[in-house]
Amino acid sequence: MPRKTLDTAVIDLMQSIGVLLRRARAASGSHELSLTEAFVMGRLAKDGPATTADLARAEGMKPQSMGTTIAALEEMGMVERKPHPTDGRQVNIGLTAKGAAVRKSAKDAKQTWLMRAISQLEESERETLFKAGEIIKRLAEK
Amino acid sequence: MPRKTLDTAVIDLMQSIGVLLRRARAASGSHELSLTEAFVMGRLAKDGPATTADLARAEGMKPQSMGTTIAALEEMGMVERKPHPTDGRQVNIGLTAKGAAVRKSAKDAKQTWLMRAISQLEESERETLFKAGEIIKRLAEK
DNA sequence: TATTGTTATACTCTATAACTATA
DNA sequence: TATAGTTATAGAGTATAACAATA
Repeated sequence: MPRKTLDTAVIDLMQSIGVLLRRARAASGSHELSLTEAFVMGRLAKDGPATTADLARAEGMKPQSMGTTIAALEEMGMVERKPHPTDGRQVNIGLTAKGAAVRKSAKDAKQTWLMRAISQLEESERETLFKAGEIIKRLAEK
Repeated sequence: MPRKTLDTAVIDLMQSIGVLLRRARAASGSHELSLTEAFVMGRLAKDGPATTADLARAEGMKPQSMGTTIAALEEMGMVERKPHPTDGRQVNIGLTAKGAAVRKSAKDAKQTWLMRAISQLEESERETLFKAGEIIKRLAEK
């Protein structure tokens, strides 16, 4: 396959992703989690408590913006803040029981919408997306 | 590969994409095109003039939102509106000479940022992204 | 009655700037 | 002096609602 075609294809990929993200957002009602909120909860569930700065770095956001996200999740009762045992500046963010339950029950409409779409794919297509995810992750981290 | 792992992987993909989009946006200065604007110009360059409604449907947006995008591009001198020859309601959106030139010269910083990132990939990785693009496009169109 | 488009308004997400507190 | 966090403000992008014009 010629290189130029592939370059254009990746631009097309970004455009398709834009459409997909808009659809996913539209599918989630106002009472649901945003993509960033879902990410934060997923990370907390997987790796345990983290600081605002940690989460911001992981998601490529400014700490102030992540602070806003955390505040929204806290107001929903999904996460709680606990002071760091030794460093008085830091605050550990952790999932509440409710947050863990919501995370487990997969009530996130956005994930449900995605899961529904994904369930229609063939195994080989999922694997392609899996590989693409690793590539994009590497790109995003640079 | 187990199915559960792949499902999780696709969620990870979406998260990585979120980070990538934020980086791409941050890389483009305020004088540059947004992703949606770049998409619109790409489509106009490829398929010729289109109506606001056409473009909105293609991008999964509301016509009013696309109207705002078109207005921004028009103010930049990238596109121009021409009345439809027979249907008085419709307005054809087409690239101006300036718009076509900007499109050709690849001065879009976002594309440049992406191109720089993409250029570091191996050929097989580009091909994976190409395939993923087709899969995601299909998902987004459903 | 349905479709195209515009204008006005509001909401979501993230950024920048300025500040406090702790190391 | 550097790091963690908060609060206030602003901007981009898109949505909803209400409207006018045309089919």
